[in-house]
Amino acid sequence: MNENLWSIAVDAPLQQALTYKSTESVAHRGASVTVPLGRRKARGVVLGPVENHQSEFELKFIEAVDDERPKLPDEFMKWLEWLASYYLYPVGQVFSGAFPPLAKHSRIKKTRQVVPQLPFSQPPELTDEQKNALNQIQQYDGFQAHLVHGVTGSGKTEIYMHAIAEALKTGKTALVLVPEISLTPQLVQRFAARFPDQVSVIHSHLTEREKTNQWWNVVDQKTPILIGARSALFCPIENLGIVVVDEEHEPSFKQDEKLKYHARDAAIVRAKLANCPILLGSATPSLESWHNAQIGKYNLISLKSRVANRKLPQVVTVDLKEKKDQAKAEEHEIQDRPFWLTEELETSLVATMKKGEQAAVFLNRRGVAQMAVCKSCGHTYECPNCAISLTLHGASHMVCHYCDYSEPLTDKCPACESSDIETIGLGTEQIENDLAKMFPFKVVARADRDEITKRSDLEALIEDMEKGDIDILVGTQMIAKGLDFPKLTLVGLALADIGMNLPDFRAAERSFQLLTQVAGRAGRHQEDGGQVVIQTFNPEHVGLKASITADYEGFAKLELEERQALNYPPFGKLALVKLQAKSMNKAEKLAEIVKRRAQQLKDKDEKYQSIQILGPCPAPLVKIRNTYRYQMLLKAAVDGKLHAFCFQFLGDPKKWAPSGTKVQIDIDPLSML
DNA sequence: AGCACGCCGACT
DNA sequence: GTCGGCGTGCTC
Repeated sequence: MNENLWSIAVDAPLQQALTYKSTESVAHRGASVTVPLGRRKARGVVLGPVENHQSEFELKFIEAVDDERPKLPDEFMKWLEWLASYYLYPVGQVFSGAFPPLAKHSRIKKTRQVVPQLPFSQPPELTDEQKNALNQIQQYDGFQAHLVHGVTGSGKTEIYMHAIAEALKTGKTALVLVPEISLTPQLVQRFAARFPDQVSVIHSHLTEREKTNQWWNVVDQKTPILIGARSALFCPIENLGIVVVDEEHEPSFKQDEKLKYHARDAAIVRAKLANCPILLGSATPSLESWHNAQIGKYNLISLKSRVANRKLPQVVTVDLKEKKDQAKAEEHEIQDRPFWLTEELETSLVATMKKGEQAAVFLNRRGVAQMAVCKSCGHTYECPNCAISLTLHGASHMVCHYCDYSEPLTDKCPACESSDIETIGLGTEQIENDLAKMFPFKVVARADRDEITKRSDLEALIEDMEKGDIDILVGTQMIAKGLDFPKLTLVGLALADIGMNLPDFRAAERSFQLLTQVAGRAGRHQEDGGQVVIQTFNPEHVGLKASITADYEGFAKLELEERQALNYPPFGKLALVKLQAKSMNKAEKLAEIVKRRAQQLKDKDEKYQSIQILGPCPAPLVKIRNTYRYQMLLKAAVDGKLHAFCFQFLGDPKKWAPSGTKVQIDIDPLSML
């Protein structure tokens, strides 16, 4: 009897692949199989043959080879294997992400059209800059990353489409990644009209059936182009000829749960394995990508001019500190203006409304008020599950923004029964209410996570804005991304400070990107450009100042110097060890164990000398959903063996972490909060 | 992730 | 008595 042994990535949270026997020679690398696991069956993918296996386990037989699932291409499997080892995530669970949620439908049923069928639309004449960009891309052979740096409206999408057309000409396929929020029908339509019947789309708002059908469209090679959010990377598209990552700086490309991968970084590895070019596009590149372009690792393509000579908006900052002092000095008694609104923004709003144009006011915080406080005893309304104050929504609805717990805001303080309860802080809901009162004959709409939950909500809002049915749009930053409204001429930022001073080394970069993006919304199609009014307590903030003068390079230079001095990315590598337990006590104990393990490994091995172990200390939000969180940050130079250290230090947490605790690792964390 | 085992509370 | 809640442990 000829028994072969196979290494199989089984869909279970196991650090390693498992070994199974097979008598027949039907098993092969890339094949999907069903195997017995414990007292049940599990699915898995064959990684390859095992030469000599020794363990205490009695090996079991592969139960069946699953012919329904296509054999995964070798190059794609290498990418999945890289993901599992780089992000230290169970290999079987990485592999299970490479398949659609449902079985393939043999009978074709009528479903909603995911990609519209449109007649071919002729591409516009390219500008010299665009032609030059395409020439540059074509000068390289095989893998090469290109950073396409261009302001909004500089015609990046046109470059993508031409580069894709070139790849298609040679019989290759294309993968386009965009942030979920900018994957709007408009964007899909643009591609569908340029490449009729050649586009599939995958994103998280499709139904399971739609996702499955789109996945098979790609795998069966019915369409050579796949556009999608980060999860589209997991579609085993073959014969890849080009990868595009639009808005490459977007933090949403990093998945912050389960497999904590960065879609941009993973896409670069995908392109490398496919030996094809990758275009990274942004008006405000991440400092990582910018640095890579500076040191010549990426080819930098700069687009300086705006298409059709669209002008940059005129930007005004209003110093709220001065305003506050002034108000005090003059002892303003009654103001009919809401407390958050300055004279400058009010004047602009009135003028814009008079002209019949559209305005938008952004604030990066939902709700009516940030918190409620009893003025007599100081009692605050806190979430019982999370160590955080509740936010007021509507007239009396107190909500937790982390776990959605809610309770009514009572007339009397629950602690001292005083009725002197004050609400503090500002949210989008308050702005909406105030503006609706100020402009009773105008339509004020709000766009934040409370209002926009479904994809259809966003689409309806976009349509209303385009038709001009909305006069003033109030929203959080979700609406500032990737949207383009022709009649929007005024953008106000109620309080630019939120986020500027977060205890995160990327705070300045984030602020710069957000402010640039928000400002870019105004007057994109107007002859005379639009107007932007930024209200802030911090007019000197580097990110803010640089965004006003649109000085990306100046900002990047300053910020990179700072990063280098502190050994932060892109000059250093980071890994965040996340610890969880159901009581503070257990979390503290776990933190001690973890600290000791890390320290011991560092002391033991010379090559880990330069690794810095910071913490562990309680996470900025210690308690969320009734779990207590600690974290430990590991920092090293780029070649400081951080990855090997993490792998060794972590081992199999199940073997050493006390029961009832959880240890996770986030390689290249984007947020420390 | 599943799925079983096992140890406690509340119920026909 | 035993039904079922979910904490704990294991899977080639």
